[in-house]
Amino acid sequence: MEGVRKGMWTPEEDILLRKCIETYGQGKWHLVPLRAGLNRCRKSCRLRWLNYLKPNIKRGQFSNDEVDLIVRLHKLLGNRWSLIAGRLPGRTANDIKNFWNSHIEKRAAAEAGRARAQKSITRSNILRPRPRTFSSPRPEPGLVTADTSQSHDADECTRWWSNLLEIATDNGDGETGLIHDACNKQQDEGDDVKEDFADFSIDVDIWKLLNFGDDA
DNA sequence: AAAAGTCACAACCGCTGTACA
DNA sequence: ATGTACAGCGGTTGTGACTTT
Repeated sequence: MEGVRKGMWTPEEDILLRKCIETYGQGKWHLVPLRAGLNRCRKSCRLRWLNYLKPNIKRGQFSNDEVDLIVRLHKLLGNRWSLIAGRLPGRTANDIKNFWNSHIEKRAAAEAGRARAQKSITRSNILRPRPRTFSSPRPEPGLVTADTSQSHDADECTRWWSNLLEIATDNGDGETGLIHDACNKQQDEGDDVKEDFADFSIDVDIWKLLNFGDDA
């Protein structure tokens, strides 16, 4: 489209977009500018809805628990902001990404600097995200449907999670794995991590993997 | 009071994966 | 098998508010 509007959204545009989504529902983003009568590209509309207009979006400061969870999930998943956001109800991937870039990254860098002074980094203590190489269809953690007919995919997904947890657990310096950290911490606080992760819809028994099942 | 610097957030861009013809 | 359209994601940039000098 020639000459689509860019920049900040006006309240009028927000109203038009909201009305359009209320009428037609989410999806078919390429039709949204036309339906809403907005001179915006579909990406802009989608982003505006997902990051700002969507109901139940939580705004304001991140709580300590949320920060803690973000740090742990980032260690586990890397910059997979949408996956991390999926574990934080009401928070958007963009919010988390911005928060990470402006707060946590700096803190992490400072801490890393201190840590570097204490011990050297070796190949074995670097936690790297694994490349996403799955057989088709890809069993994306957190997004895979609970279709038990796909036993092959389930196996592969299980292996994927096992790998991930292995990495996260064994960081080479004898520290407890972060998942166990999370469990222990939350159990101490009488909280229920399990509920936190309850909407993981994957076909592996993640609770077994995480040792929640047998009250580790 | 004003300029400069910093921060937080919103939005854009480019890329990848998927579905379908 | 290939090309195209679309959705979605992460990296990056822009902008306004706030703070410091």
